[in-house]
Amino acid sequence: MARPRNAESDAALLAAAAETLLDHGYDALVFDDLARRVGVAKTTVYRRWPTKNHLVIDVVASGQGEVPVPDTGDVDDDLTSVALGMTRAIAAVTRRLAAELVAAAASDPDLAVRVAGLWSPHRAAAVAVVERAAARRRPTVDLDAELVADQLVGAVWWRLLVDGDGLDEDYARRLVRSATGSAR
Amino acid sequence: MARPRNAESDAALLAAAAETLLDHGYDALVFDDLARRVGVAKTTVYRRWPTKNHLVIDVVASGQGEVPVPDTGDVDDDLTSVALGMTRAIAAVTRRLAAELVAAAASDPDLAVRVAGLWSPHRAAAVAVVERAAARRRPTVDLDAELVADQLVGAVWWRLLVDGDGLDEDYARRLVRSATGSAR
Amino acid sequence: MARPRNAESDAALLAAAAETLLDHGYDALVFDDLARRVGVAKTTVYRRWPTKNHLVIDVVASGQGEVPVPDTGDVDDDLTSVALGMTRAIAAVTRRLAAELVAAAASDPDLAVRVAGLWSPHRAAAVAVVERAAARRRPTVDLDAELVADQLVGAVWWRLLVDGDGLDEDYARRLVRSATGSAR
Amino acid sequence: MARPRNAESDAALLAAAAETLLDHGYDALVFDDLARRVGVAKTTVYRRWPTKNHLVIDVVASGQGEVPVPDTGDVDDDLTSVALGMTRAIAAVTRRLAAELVAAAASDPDLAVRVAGLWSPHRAAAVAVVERAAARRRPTVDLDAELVADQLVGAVWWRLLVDGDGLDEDYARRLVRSATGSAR
DNA sequence: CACTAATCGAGACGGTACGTCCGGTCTTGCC
DNA sequence: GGCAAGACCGGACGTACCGTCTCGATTAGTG
Repeated sequence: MARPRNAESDAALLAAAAETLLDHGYDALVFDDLARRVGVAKTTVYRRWPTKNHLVIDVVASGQGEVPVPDTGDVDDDLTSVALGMTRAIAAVTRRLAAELVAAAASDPDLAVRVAGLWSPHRAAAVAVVERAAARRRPTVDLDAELVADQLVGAVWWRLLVDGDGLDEDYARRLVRSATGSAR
Repeated sequence: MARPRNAESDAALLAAAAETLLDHGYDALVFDDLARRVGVAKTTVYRRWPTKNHLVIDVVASGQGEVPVPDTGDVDDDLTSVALGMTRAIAAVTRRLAAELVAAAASDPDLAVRVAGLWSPHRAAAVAVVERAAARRRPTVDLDAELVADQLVGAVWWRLLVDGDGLDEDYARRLVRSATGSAR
Repeated sequence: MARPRNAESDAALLAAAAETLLDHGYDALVFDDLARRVGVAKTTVYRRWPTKNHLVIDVVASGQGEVPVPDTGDVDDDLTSVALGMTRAIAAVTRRLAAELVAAAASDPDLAVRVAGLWSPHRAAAVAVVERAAARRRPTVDLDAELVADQLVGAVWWRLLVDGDGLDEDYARRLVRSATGSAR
Repeated sequence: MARPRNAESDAALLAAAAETLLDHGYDALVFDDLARRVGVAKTTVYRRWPTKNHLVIDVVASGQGEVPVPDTGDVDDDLTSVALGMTRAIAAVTRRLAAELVAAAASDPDLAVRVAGLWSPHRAAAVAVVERAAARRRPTVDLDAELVADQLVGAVWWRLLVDGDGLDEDYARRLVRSATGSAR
């Protein structure tokens, strides 16, 4: 009955927003500029995303693929994969942006849910890996999957965002060995 | 040789900023208001802190005490203390503010240093605890202190800021046990 | 096609500006106050007049009526009218403001045009009076209208703004007699 | 008894102020910059000139020589000299600055006196020329010196500052002839 | 030779206007 | 109803100037 929204605008806006966001950060994304650059009215943007944060989330989410649950048969290898996957995911989004999202989430419950949905899959993958291992080997390995997952993703997050130290494959592997107790 | 800055203004501004910041959050802190409330010219505020973030950091830093390195003789107890201490430190500053600081740090190297100085002491305490234990018991426990510390503070940070789940004493204890391998 | 500017705001702003300007002078006209008084956002004011001077010019121009070309049949009487009319026009705008406009014009060609348009009509009236007289009486009076006009308006301007001495009807009359040579 | 002021500072400040003033105008003259450029404390400047306007006046005055009263024996020639001298005096100071001074004078009586002292000598010279002529030729020429002077300097001022048209020797001569009635 | 009083450099300070920037809402007229 | 265009509100931001002030360090001349 009514005129449908222009789907091309959606795509173009997302693309343009992504570019600005990743290259120049949260503050550099300005609805007014965005609209002008895409050749669209500001109202058209606001009709789709009621708030800057909503747009940002969409951008970020659309850039994140599924988080796979690796299964090589070796728990340590799988967890290392998860850690490195998360590292890549953050890198894809920029250290700055990842932090900005968490900050924004802290004052907007609506956003919090969506931001959590962005990073929790990585933790979920870690949990899945550990639980699957536990399920396979009858003799329980006695690892609390939730705790191990927290330690893993927490350490990754910390090094990337709080400390600022990087995180390479070697560190990831050692981290996993320490967390699972394989080292002992 | 020149007229010295008014130290009272420093204190009054910091105090007023702290109050606003913790009670009403980052956005509520407005230089203009702050100056008026303290009875000082806006320029006087800008002379001390070129940016809101600089002021916020100062406020936060001045509100953080030393991070103690507990020593009960029991590594797990000590690490649990560290975790809970960090939790309190973040709470004292507000979840939102802690996240905002990390975000701001991501785009300002100058700030990054100061923000790191805010949280790294907790990690350092964890490292110290583990290393001390290793030094005492000759039969090496074979724990990589750095890794354990990362897992610990990382998990705390994650639960408080990324996940948004809380963190109580019970969780902290279980986390430590998992990280040090005491569970096994 | 887009939302039109609110014409009422234009009028209200001009009126309020005029009041402030004439009662309290150039410096007292502050965009922020003006906006607040009219109940309009500051941006709305800046959208209309990019600069204080632009606004002032508009105010002044809107307060200046047509400059009539008097025609009593007597050249001296007519010129005296022109001189007194100009005096009133300056008084209506304040000595200070008139001078400030000329000063501002000296560094902004855009403004210069508009300021010139404010005062030149008086000179034009003088020119018209003299030329009309010349056209009527065949026996040429041999007065250069342009020169006479310059002398007239120049003298008026000088006494009002540079010297600061006033200018009454008697002086105006004597001035005209001297300029037209009626005295001789 | 007390330490005397440094005379070199006076000179250096005046020179530097003059340069800025003539090249970039009234607003470009900033005490803070001036002091830094000359290598002097701001207080040193304020000790000499309590206000920006006071300094400006000094600069302008120091750049103006005596206004001579020409005496070639021919009134018209002499008056033309006066007009051209005034033109040069204004040019030496910049059209903008001359206007700005008059504007500033309009809101500061103290300044008004000094600004008047800047330009009135030209008018005085014109008066002197005419009166001297009247005194010489017994058969009174019947010119009101004051009026003639007003017409002359007024016209010059008008063309230079209000109209913006220039003023060359030819115009000056014609102006004088018209004002003295020599044309008739 | 000490004392006194003004000068000087440096820069903090109060006060205030400026013009800009953004987020988000609203209005108008066309499709 | 979607859309382009852009006006509008509200409010923070950081900068700029003016003129005053407070330090501590120099200078003269005076007693």
